[in-house]
Amino acid sequence: MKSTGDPAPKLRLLRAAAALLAESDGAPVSTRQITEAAKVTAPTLYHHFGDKEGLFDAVVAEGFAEYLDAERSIPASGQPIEDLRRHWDNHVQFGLDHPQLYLVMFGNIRPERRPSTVATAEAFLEEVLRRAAAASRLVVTPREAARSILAANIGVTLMLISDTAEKRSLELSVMTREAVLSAVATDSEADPVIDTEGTPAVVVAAIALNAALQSSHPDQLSGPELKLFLEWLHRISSRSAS
Amino acid sequence: MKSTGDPAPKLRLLRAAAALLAESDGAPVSTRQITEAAKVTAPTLYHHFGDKEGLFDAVVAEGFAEYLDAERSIPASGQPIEDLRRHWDNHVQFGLDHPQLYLVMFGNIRPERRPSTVATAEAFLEEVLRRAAAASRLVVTPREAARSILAANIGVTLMLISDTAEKRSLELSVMTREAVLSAVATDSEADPVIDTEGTPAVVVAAIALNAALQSSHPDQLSGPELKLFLEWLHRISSRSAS
DNA sequence: GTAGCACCTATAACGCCGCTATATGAACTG
DNA sequence: CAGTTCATATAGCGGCGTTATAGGTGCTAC
Repeated sequence: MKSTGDPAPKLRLLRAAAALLAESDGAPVSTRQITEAAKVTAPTLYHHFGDKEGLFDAVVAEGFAEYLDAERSIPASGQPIEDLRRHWDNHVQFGLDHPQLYLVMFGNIRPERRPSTVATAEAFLEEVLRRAAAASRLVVTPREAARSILAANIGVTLMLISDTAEKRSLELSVMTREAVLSAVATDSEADPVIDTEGTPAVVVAAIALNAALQSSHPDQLSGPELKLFLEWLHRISSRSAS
Repeated sequence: MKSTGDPAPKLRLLRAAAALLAESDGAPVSTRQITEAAKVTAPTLYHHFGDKEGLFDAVVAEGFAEYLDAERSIPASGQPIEDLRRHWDNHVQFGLDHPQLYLVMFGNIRPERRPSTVATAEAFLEEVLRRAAAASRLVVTPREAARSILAANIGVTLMLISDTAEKRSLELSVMTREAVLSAVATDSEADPVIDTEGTPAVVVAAIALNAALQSSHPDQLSGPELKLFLEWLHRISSRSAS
């Protein structure tokens, strides 16, 4: 416990490992690369982390803390389903932001050395769903719902990561998200209470379009697209805050 | 091309690799283990397969042929949605029967050395969906539907594999399956095609909303969502065909 | 002081890995 | 039988994760 004396080596190892992992495009990262980048010799690594996997576990733990922070920064908005959407999107976004880290966290599924991250993410999601179960109506137990959502969420994220950047489209994510969510919870009961008083032009136009769409479905949008479009339209129309 | 003379070495390598991979519980399998089990020295392996990855590709190809055979043995029953269910279940079953092989085939996602299996599975599923699109009504393009279904299918299978055998429950699979399928295709007969009414109202409203959005961006939609929303809005506004 | 004692880091090496330069045999072809 | 081609083996390279051993460094006890 020296207050002054820890400029780095353990921390340098962590940083170096994280950086090399992020850069290396899926290629394995060797301990020698790491120790060299951290300007440290091999035993230092094993003294502090015991193992190569121990080091990577620490890296993952850091990334996972960031992930959970982002998750926790999504507050309960009063609309649980909407919260679930944001959590889903946050999950996907994290995967696309840190693909290599994500693959270590969620892609490397070995029964023996099970990363606790999956279980933790599952538990966290379950918690969100428990709130959803209280507020809105949940069709299954939070546990089952969490597993289903997380499985689909991971599957989608892995597929998006494996796509090249230009081919990548979030439509896959949005579509699958809506599919799973709508099956797990009753989407929304509340029809919009519309007061056209001091509402912005955007809201008015959105409501008008929504009304027009009731009588005529455009064929430019596919079913799920239309469904989602209508929902977004609904979201814009029912702006309650501020 | 000798008709008689191939009792084994190449084939023994394949069998040995497959066996060792299936037995080794996720632990890496070395070329030395394989060549020793096949009673062959190292260069033989590289002569026939070029690479360790080449050998495993061959193993995967064998497993994938088995997988595709099972897939193809599922005939068109006349009920396309029911067919899709069977394909989903077959996918999951294959993953649980050959977990290690499955992890190599679908879990190891590297952008560089992309396993062709995923693409092939996707294409195959797309073909099934194209039939579904003809018979029943599909609500999205077969391509999009295939990607969504496959992503969820892989995610579920990976999660089931990572579960211990006793904790494993197919409820997760069935639940997620129904969620994705019901969102992608109308289960029974479809809702009537509504193209009748006067469309201009929609177009006008869409243009108005688009204009309103230029000056004021709603905060109910996240960045990617808004982008997609605007694109769809544009699609609706510029209806020119038919 | 200095002796003892944790702690942290470095030197050097072990055994395993994927892989290959080179050589040898075996089988066809002329 | 000479020539060519294919298939296998000997022996070894460089890189990997890891560690036995030893050397500093700073703290506390006398």
